[in-house]
Parts: sequence; structure tokens; C-alpha cells
Amino acid sequence: MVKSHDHSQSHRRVRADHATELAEDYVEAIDDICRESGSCRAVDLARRFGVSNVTVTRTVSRLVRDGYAQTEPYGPIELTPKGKRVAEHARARHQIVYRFLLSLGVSEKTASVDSEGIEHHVSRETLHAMQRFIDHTARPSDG
Amino acid sequence: MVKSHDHSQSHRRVRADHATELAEDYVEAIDDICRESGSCRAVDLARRFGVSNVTVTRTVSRLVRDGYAQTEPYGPIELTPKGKRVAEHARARHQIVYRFLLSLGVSEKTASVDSEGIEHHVSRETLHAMQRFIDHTARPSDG
DNA sequence: GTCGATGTTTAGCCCATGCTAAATTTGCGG
DNA sequence: CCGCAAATTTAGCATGGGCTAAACATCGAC
Ligand SMILES: [Mn+2]
Ligand SMILES: [Mn+2]
Ligand SMILES: [Mn+2]
Ligand SMILES: [Mn+2]
Repeated sequence: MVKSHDHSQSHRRVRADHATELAEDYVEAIDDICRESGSCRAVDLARRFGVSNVTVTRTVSRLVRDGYAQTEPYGPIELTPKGKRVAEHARARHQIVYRFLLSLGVSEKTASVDSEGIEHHVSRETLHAMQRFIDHTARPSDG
Repeated sequence: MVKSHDHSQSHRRVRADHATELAEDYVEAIDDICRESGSCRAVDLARRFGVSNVTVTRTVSRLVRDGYAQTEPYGPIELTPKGKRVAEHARARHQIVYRFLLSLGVSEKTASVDSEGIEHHVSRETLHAMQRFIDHTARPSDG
């Protein structure tokens, strides 16, 4: 049983996770797209997230407001140093969760989809446990 | 790498998960509190979630609107049959995620906090993998 | 039976995140 | 150089989910 804990602490954490989630996913995506194609446009993010270009524009404006990205009118979207750091961190964490799910035995498709949500709720402690599991499971006798 | 393409499917799934998340947590909490103390009041939920009583009232009104709960003015909050079904399902899933994290080796506190967010992003396939892991880990002399 | 503490509701506010429609800008092919 | 297509921006809308303040209802102590 989830014994008589202070549930409110857990729910506060979940709300905090959600408050930073979209920023993390966006900077990760911006970094990905810049690597793949040299620069990132709003239309690229709209396709990536499956939302309208207007939604992207406004989300990016929050990233700019919060110091994660910068843009010029009608120009590409670029990350600030702060944005790049967050992107690196988010990517590393996402990778661990993804590979952990694969190690657990789920399909690539499912690992890809589930990790997109799970990654934001994994504490340091759990992330380390996942990393240990990956290391432990990665047998040399694997193809 | 988080294999190529169609990230949009993953993000749509995450958005869908979040759209049902609060309802799931509320019906689970209402069910819990009813079991513990016989009936559930707004003030109990406010304490549980760490939000104001007004936020609870409005969230519960959405639950009523969507057929998960019913209330009378100044009365307790009760689940409909539909609400009870969702609560059972949410509790079972939450339990598996919680016990899975314990099996992975994280502390009770961390398992409690992390499972509160993770539970909503776990697909059927991943849930089954977690259950298998629990079962496999539970026996002391594994094969 | 009254009263005050406690709980609930109402009114009004905020921000994030989704949308469509329309205006504007850019950049390219001809 | 021009005009069109694609991209971006602006305007306006919706819902969810958080808040405080203040009005209102309920209920147990006295
Ligand atoms: Mn994500
Ligand atoms: Mn989430
Ligand atoms: Mn739950
Ligand atoms: Mn939850």
C-alpha cells in the first residue's frame, strides 16, 4: 500500500514537473532539429509536437521570456546557453528512461511513447536505479 | 537513440494522459478517503492534494459534469459507478508502478512520489512488463 | 435556541496551452 | 522585378487548473 504518506508532497512534485515539462521537451526538440537540419523553424516544431504553428510561436515566446531561447522576427529559433544546458540534461535523462524501458523488455515503439511522459517524473534516485538496471542487463553476450 | 520520426504521436499521447490525469487522481483519492473515514468532503481533498478548497470544488464539479461523481449542496462527495470503476483501475495501476519502483530498489518515499506522476504515462505493455518484473523479483531464489 | 467555528459556494482574478481566421512577411521561381 | 506560396504573426476564442476574498450554510457547544 502507498501507506499513510503526505500525499500532498507527491502532488506538488507532479505539478512542478508539469510546469517545466513543455520547456524541457521544446529545448530538446529545438536542439535535435538544429543538429539534424542546421536550424529550427516554428513549422518544424509544429510538426514534431503535432500542434498548430500558433501554439508553437506562443510556447517559444515563453521560452524566450524565460531565457531558454532567442529569435528574431521571421527568423529561426535558437537556444541560449541556458537552453542548451537544459536540452543536454533533458536528452540524457530521456535516453536513460528510453533505454531502461527497452531493457525491461518493451517494444521500441512503446518505449518511445511511454518515455516521453515518464521522463519528467523520474527523480534522481529513480534515474540512478534505472541506469544501474540498464548496466546490469546489458550482457556482453548480446548481439 | 529515440529512433526517428513521428514524435508527434508520443506527444499526443502525453497530452491525452494529462487530460485524464487529475480525474484519475481525484476518483482514487475520493475512494481512498471514503474507505478511510466513511465519507469524503472537499476539505479532505484539499488537504490531500495541497490545493485550495476552491480548486477542489471546481475540479469536483468537472468530475460531476463528466459523470464520475455526484454531490448535493454542502454534502459529501460520492463516486458514481463509472467513477468507482475508474478509481479501481487507477488504484491497481498505481500500485503496480509503486511496487515496481520498490522492486527496482528505490526508497519508499521516492517510489511514492515518483509513482504519482509516472502512473499516468504507463501503457498496457509497460504495465505488464512492470508486473512481470515484480513477480520475478519477489521470489528470493530466482532462476 | 443562539453563536461561532468550520466548511462550502460564489465572484473574480491569473497563467498555460490548445485552436481558427486573417493579416503580414519572406523568399523563390519565372 | 513580381507575384505567389509558405511561413510567421496577430487577434480572438476556449478550457483546465491554480489563487484570494467574501458571502453563505451547517452543526456542535453552550
Ligand atoms: Mn517529454
Ligand atoms: Mn505527466
Ligand atoms: Mn494515483
Ligand atoms: Mn497520479
